[in-house]
Amino acid sequence: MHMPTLRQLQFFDALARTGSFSRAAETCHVTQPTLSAAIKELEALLQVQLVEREARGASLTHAGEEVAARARTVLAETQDLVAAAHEAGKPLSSAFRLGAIPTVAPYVLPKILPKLREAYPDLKLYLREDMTERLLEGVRARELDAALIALPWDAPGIETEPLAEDEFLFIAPKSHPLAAKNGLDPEDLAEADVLLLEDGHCLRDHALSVCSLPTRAKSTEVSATSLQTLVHMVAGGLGVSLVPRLAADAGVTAGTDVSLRPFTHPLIGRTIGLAWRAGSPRKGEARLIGEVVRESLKGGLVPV
Amino acid sequence: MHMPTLRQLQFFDALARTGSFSRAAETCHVTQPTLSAAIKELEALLQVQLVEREARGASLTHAGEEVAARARTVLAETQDLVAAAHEAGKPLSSAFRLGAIPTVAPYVLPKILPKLREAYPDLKLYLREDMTERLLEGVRARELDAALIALPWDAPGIETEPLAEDEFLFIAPKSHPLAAKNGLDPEDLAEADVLLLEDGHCLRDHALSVCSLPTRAKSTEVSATSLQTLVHMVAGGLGVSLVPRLAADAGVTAGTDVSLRPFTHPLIGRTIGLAWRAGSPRKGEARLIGEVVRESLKGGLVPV
DNA sequence: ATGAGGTATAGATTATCTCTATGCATATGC
DNA sequence: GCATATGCATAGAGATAATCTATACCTCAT
Repeated sequence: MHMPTLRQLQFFDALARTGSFSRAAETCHVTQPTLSAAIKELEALLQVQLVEREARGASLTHAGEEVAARARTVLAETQDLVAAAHEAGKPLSSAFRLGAIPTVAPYVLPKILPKLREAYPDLKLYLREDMTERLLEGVRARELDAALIALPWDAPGIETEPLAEDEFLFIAPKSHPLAAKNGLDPEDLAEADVLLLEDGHCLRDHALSVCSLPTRAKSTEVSATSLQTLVHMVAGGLGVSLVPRLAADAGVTAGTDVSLRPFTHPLIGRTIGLAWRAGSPRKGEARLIGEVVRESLKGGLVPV
Repeated sequence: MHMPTLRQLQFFDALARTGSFSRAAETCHVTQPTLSAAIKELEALLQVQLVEREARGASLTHAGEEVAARARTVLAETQDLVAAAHEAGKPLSSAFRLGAIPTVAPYVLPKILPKLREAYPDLKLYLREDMTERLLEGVRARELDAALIALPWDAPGIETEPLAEDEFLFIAPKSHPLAAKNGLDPEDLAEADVLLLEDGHCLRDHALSVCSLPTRAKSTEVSATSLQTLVHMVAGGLGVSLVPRLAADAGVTAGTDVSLRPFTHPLIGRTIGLAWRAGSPRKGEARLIGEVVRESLKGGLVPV
């Protein structure tokens, strides 16, 4: 059976995206006649007209749309093949794009980067800090190879692996009544002024669920943009809050005069985990990175 | 990003299947050095060793297995792309492989073939008669583009469309008591000697469910290999049976001296439908064929 | 040892891909 | 209304890469 060339499909994909022979040729780094000829040949091979040549550029026919969509998946899967081969050959020896949520990134990345550098000297790690939803969008869109997030997080087409339990600690001004109370319980928070992170941070939702309150009930007026800010606000006497042990151990309260105390029991907190696209060719490499993270967090956090 | 060639993937797929450079070269209709060079280049591109060159042929490395699997899906989807383009351009203008179950094929195909020939003169229709399960296996394996079966039939990865309701008629020797009974009801069959088709025919299961009896309870000693045989057995006085209207209208009882009567109510029967692989590029063409079948059956059967 | 089966290498040939240069059609500006 | 700009097609030359034949090399079996 006669088959098109991947090159032809690449050209046609570019043509479909740009809607112009010349611009498509540019993005493919070939001249316009080259691309024109290739498309013509593709049409001859498929025995269908794929594009309408118009005065100003080109538009796809119905068949063209169909072929363009299929071409995209073929190209994507070929890239996956290359990535998978590379992973199988020598894992973590090229570019890897890792995302992390803001309440994890500053406290985990400094720990793992040296270890990764040592274990995988050829690894070029690109980092992106963003909130869970946007990270997972990136993962799905193949812009990220994996993401450090808080589990559980249900998302179709995403696979996850838990790495460590991250306990929530209570934080309050030294003068606050709860700072001295014996046997600290989550229910004690019901009465207090609980400060939260901005909307979109999953830690905000976790904190709210700990307080057993609806999402918008608490302190909507003030919310912090980062854990560091949150600590400063607590230190300034604006209220109390929760801080994950991960951040506390990393010294997020250093230099401030706040009381930091664990809850008695049960252990309340979140699960730090790694997420990747289901069927990703770099799943194995993601797990390797997860292993390094797990190892790095072993000191303070409870591994899973 | 650098990509392999589809040709290279084809070569590698052949190598993976045959386990030999020379035999792979043969199946690809190139010489062995050509294929060897292509594989070498592919390995260089992916920066992984894909095959272990052994004294007697070659075996895949772990990376090779991974790449081979992915190469197969890429190649399959590229073929789908070609088929889809072809369908979009001029539907039913090349080879189409249609399956049909034995209790449908002889009565439907003669009706639709002339119509198809007229409507789609370029169509080259390849036919295969087999039982449902094997047909659907073929559909899944891309050996068949569609299959005429009796619905409902649950199968993962298969999509179906109902075409017509095919009522069951009662058939008995003229002398049989039930041949003259007023108001024929399925329950009347409980007392009778019901003849069935061989195991594997879905019509056998349908008939049994009409009789409201467990699969093996009835006449296990004798079973017919075809509807024609079944009719002859009934004519010979071996028992009674059910015949779909489709076959009756086509004259399956012609030349035999049997009584053929409808049941009073409710209408009992089966649904004739078309099945194709989910995501098949030829889904549209399958539907076109389904339309012809529906049209052809309009006379006697109840269209859906 | 020697031959058979199977893969790698070398060099020549051929096919193809890509480029530059140019022509043609259609819309835009003066 | 004519000139001009934009965008695609075509032609021919040159560079590249694919494929072939011929042959060397290796391993196993007899």
